[in-house]
Amino acid sequence: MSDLNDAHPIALPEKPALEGLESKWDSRWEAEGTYRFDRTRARHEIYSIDTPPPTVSGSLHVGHVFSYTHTDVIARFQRMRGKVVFYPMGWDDNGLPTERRVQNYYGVRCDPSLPYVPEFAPPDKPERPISISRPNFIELCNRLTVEDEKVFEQLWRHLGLSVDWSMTYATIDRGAQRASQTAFLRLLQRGQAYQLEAPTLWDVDFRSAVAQAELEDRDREGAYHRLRFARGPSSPGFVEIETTRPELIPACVALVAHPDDERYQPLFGTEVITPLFGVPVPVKAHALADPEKGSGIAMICTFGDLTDVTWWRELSLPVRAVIQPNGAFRPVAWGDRGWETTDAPRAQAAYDQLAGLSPEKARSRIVQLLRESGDLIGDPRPITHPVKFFEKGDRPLEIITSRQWFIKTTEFREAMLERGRELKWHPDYMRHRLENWVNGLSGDWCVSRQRFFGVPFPVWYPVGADGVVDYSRPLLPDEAALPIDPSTDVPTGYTASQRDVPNGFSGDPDIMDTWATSSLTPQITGRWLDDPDLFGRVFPMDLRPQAHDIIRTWLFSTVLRAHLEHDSLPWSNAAISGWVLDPDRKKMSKSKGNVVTPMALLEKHGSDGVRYWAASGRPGADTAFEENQMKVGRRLAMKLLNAARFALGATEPRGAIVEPLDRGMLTSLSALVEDATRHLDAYDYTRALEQTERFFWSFCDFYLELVKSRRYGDFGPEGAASANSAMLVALSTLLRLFAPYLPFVTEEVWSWWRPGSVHRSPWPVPGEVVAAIAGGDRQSAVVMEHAERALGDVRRIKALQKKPVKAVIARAVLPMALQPLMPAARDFQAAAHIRELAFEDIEEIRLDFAEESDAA
RNA sequence: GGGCGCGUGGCUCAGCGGUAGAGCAUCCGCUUCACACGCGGGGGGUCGAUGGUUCGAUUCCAUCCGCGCCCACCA
Repeated sequence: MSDLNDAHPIALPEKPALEGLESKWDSRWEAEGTYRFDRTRARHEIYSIDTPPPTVSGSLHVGHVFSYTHTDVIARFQRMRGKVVFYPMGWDDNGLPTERRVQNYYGVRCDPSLPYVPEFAPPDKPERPISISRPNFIELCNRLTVEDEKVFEQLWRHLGLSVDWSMTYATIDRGAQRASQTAFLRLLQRGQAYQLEAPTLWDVDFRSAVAQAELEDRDREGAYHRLRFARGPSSPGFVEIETTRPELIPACVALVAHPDDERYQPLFGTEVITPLFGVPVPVKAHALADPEKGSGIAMICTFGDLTDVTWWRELSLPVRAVIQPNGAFRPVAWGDRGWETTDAPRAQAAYDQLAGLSPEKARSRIVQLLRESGDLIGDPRPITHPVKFFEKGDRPLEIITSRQWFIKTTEFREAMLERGRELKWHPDYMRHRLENWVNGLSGDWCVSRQRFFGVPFPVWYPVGADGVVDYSRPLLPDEAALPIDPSTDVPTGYTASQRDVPNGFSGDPDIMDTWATSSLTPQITGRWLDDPDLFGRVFPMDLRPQAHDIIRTWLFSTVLRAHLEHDSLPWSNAAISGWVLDPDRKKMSKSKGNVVTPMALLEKHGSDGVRYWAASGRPGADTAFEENQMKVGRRLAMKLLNAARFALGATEPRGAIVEPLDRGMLTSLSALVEDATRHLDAYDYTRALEQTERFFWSFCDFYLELVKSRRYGDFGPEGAASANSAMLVALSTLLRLFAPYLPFVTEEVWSWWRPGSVHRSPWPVPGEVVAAIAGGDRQSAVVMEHAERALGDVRRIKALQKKPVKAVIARAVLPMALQPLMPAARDFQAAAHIRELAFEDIEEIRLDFAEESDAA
């Protein structure tokens, strides 16, 4: 491997320092192409990484630095093991956050119905937002994100990510759009994507459908309202139900109770009358109704929650929708030409007070009406209950019937579970998150969004002579034409003038869910369609690094897409990183105002120091933000500089490694190499670092101190030669073991005496470390162990007696148990400043101090 | 309600069947020829609780308590 007997010039700095190493080495690495990917290599020589693209419209925070460092450690390790590492960087600029930022920054709004304007330039300061076409809007998004991406790249470089910066991608770029649209068309051809008009979870502020994966529950104040429904004419009296959403009474289509509930069995098959609106609705039986909840009988509305949707579907009930896409109650006409009721004027009068209101306002209004009519029994009972929200939204989700695109998921449940078992998880227990999610899937994946900045669906529809759009016969482009934007491009056989007119065509107005694109990152980075040769060399990839909170979204959807498109896993390993927790054990996030600027941290502690802290967070473990750990990392880096300066201060003479301490040190170093390699292979970078670090400190505190005197030539040239030769092997090995964690300081030291980059040198193997001592020397390892223990004992006694470290001991008597150190007695006596050494059958060490302290 | 993870010295964390470890903090000492961005040393814990298995448990099993996260059809 590295031949340390080469004559090489050694250039030691007078006073080594960490300052400035980041920019020095970043530019050197860039100039020398240190991390350049070599695409001529075969698949088995390549280690490919499906890098998560950070959202560029936000800012990088400590959590990014943390998890990206983990990936970089793995990447550097694999590179040194001889793999060509495919390590691109992506930017997630697709989606809502960018859309909002561009709207504010340029003062524009997107209107997909407008035609593209070439050479469009946004006005300097528009008085009001101007409307522009979707392609123009996307151009502006691209323009702005380019600026954001520069800032990101600068930070990543400063942190020392060994990314090949000639390979970057963006989730809205042409390649991403082409991959997304092509994959979508193929899903469609295979019958794995479909379009459906159905009740869908809907955010009333974004005015878009959202997917199950984007939901979160939030606890909200609410109240149970006990209401009475009049029984039909045949059996006078009332039925009482409880609801948290009384405003949906006009949307009520039935009552439901459990089939075994004897209280309500007599009512099944009969009709009751809704309060205020006088609508006769049937009483139904369904097993989902819980006799324990409320009064045991519930009202079914279209639609108050997902259970309503189930009941509505399974009981074949009609639709009475009252909430519009913007969340307001829509106008409804009761009576002869409108909705069914027994009392049209009364129903209309009641409803008129709700029309146009938000659900929240409608609720308080209807409670008043119910009180007045006497249909509210008692006072509402306040409760706190979980309510579904879009994770980025501010108001509770509604369920709106609309036409949406879906990708089939539920019929692949078993396949997904099997893929989850096939995937190697780090840590393994994260697999449960995926299983949990897959088992809880309640419907197919809704992938269409009624937004603008995203990948459009590559679909048009014919418009009939009557002007009605025929969704059942979509017009599809050729794959070769992709990507297209149906809001400006024209389907084959039509002209632009036929857009949205009878006998013409109409473009699908929607864009894809951001995860519908992100789920193809392996295909996008591997240039699936544009460069099949490259794709074959990197896919399926080796590693997906990501955080645990997006297992249900990013990880799940990527596995699904690869399964459907390639019948394989997208990667063989998933390394799940935890979060960075602030001192209050909460996730660090911008909204909590506790985020520290990453660049400031890197400058304060040095990138190596910060990386050291990051690497102390085990895979999957949430980790405390600890500046102390960064200081420790920085200290370690300093120690490396100084230890190296010592080792390289005098490298001659050199020769056979014959001294027991030198042989013992190398023997345990080779064991360390074996352990560290095993742990890194298993993605346990933390343990590998811990062990390397422990060895290194002991190496400095004991080994270097013990051999110092001999190394300076006090016992002749052979002894010095043995020490020098051993130290060079140790330094070379330790630098390489630390290189994935502390890329800057290790490269700096490497440059003092070795050619090339430490990051391109081969990872050490146990055999090379002990090559010069015939494969290891256990006996000498025992000698070293006893010498270290004895030196520790002497130090303790000196410290307790408050003697200087250099205090000379005229005679030392050691317990017989330490006698195995004898082969290294010379080194030991020199390090401990002992003139005469003896062993007796005693428990405690005995020291007779000499008068002078500097006679050594 | 289900699942997962975690509870070890003041703090951050290792250990995981054989009478407790590290770093930081704290205290004491040292201008030692690689390093004062340093070196050496001391003190400090009945390993969340209770049972069980075992010759022996912080380590295995069960139950419970606390913290966190994920998931759930939440009228």
